[in-house]
Amino acid sequence: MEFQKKQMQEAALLYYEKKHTQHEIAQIMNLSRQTVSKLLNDAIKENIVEIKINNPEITCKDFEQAICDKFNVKNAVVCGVSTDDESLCRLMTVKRAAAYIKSLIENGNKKIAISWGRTIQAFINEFDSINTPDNVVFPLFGATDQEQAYFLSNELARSFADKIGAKVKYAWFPYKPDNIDDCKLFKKTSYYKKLYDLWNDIDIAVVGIGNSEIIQVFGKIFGYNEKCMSAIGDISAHFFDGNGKVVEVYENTLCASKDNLKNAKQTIAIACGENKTEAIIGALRTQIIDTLITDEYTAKRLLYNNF
Amino acid sequence: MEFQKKQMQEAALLYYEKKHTQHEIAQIMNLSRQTVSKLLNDAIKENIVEIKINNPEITCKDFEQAICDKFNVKNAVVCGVSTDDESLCRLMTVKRAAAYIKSLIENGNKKIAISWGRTIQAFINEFDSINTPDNVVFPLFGATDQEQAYFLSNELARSFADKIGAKVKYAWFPYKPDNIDDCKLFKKTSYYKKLYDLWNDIDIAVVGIGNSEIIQVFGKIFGYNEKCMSAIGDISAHFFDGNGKVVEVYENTLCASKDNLKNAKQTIAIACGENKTEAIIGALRTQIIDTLITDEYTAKRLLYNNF
DNA sequence: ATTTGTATTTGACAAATGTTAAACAGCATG
DNA sequence: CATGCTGTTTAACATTTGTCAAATACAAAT
Repeated sequence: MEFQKKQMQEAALLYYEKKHTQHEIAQIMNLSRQTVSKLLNDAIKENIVEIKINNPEITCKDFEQAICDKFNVKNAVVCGVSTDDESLCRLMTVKRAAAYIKSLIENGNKKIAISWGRTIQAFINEFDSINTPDNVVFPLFGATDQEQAYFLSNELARSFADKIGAKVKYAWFPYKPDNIDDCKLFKKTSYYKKLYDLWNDIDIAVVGIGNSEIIQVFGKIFGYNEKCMSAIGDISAHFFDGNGKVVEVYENTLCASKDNLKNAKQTIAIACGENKTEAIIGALRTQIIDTLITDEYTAKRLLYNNF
Repeated sequence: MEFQKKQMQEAALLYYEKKHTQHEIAQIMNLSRQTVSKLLNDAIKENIVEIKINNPEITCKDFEQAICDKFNVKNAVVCGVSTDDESLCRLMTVKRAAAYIKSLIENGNKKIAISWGRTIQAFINEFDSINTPDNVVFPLFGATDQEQAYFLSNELARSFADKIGAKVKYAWFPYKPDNIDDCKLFKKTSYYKKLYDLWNDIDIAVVGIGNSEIIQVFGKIFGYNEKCMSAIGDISAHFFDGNGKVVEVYENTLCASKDNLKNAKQTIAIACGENKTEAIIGALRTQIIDTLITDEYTAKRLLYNNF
């Protein structure tokens, strides 16, 4: 073990610093080339070699200002990207979001609410670990029967809490109980009350913005009704139409209300992508969000497409 | 420029973090593969990507103790190496020496004397830059007509001073003036006096150990005499025989005396390699050195070969 | 001494990366 | 509008690195 680490370090030194080829290193160290290759890989796994990428944070200040003005939103973070590839834009955006939110919570005693979705999942995934035992993380709604990891609110809250070394409070109740009676019973549990109290006192809510696909997903599980027709997107299971009017599609749900979100000290939405444009505009019009984090191509669409 | 950095960062992210191939990145970013390759190289040059190698310092404590005991020397640093390749041993040794000496001088107000030789040059080369404006660096002897960079004492002192962000005091006089009169004249100059004072008050002297080859080098320049016969090595131009008895081969030289070195608060020798074994043993026997930095293979030879 | 399991080397091949030269595009300048 | 300048792409090729399977070496256990 000790000896192996010595070898990894030496190989890494000769490879990365002295720019020798693996073949040369094999000769120097009297090993086969394949072993050198393995040592170099292991050196990274063992953290003997660390490859760090410095994020020059490239921000489009003019777009940020324009978004704040056009949509009457407090803050906007528009992340510069060199090309409009969707996956790359998403990656850069969630990384920027991670950096932004890290700065908000890193010496904090904050109550942090997490919604769901692929963007939020990616955001958590890209968050660099920190240790802030005084923060608390919790989901914004009860559980659903979705199998995709990015819809499991408790799991997302847990994984974010894990990243920031914080406590987590789970929502041990369903988003939508089968009937009103069950709903009332759940509301009497201490589990619900704990979350209810937290929802009424959120410091930072981190939410994604769903587009019309979400309505299909919800419809399949909880049924369709006429209100679904007008909805074009959601923020944390609160649906809205193109004008930003909130239409509560379902009743008797166990989740943070739209007022909980409005009353949160800061509600941050992370969203980007062509197919989110309309939904993001609707979401901004609801005035639930006070900070939007997106990429420059999405920003351009928000500003110059007509809806 | 700004845009290029954005590209470098993105390419680096996709390459090092997301493990995409350069070909895939080219497709994502809509560039040719060659451009991606260039971006990745530039990212390293521009310090957007930093590759750091953590030195797990592997030390052979038992050898260190044995060397202290056998040669009556205060400190020994024996650097573990996985194989006995000479160039690798030298590299690891000078790196360890750099780390050791860094810790001695980094918040210091120290007068640091530097000798010459390939080992010292490599040591300086591997030293990670720091900024310690209160340190002073100076050579241990006047200039010679050698053309090799590693024999230019002033240049070595300058480059080390540069690495540590310290002041440098040059020796603007020859190691061995052509005749006694010149020698006396040089001794009267303020340049000499400045160095003379420094030599009498050295905090840390960093020296190499020369083997018999050095006697040839000196002989060719300054002539041979019967004293050369007994010399088997040198410390900073002070020759010694196999028993560690100092034999001053040349007179009227302008350099720190052996007593200057003995009176230094700490005299550190860096030396390793098969062909240095005998010289190192002689050097230790002179009792001029109080710290020896070497590798485990050399240490083994010092301890178990008979001379 | 034999067996067994693990790790390394060898050799062959596939994939990725580096390198070069020629062709081409974009752009400022005269 | 032509002219050079700069940087990129294309295409071909060399080098380096990754990967796999079989052979070998070696150590621990029986």
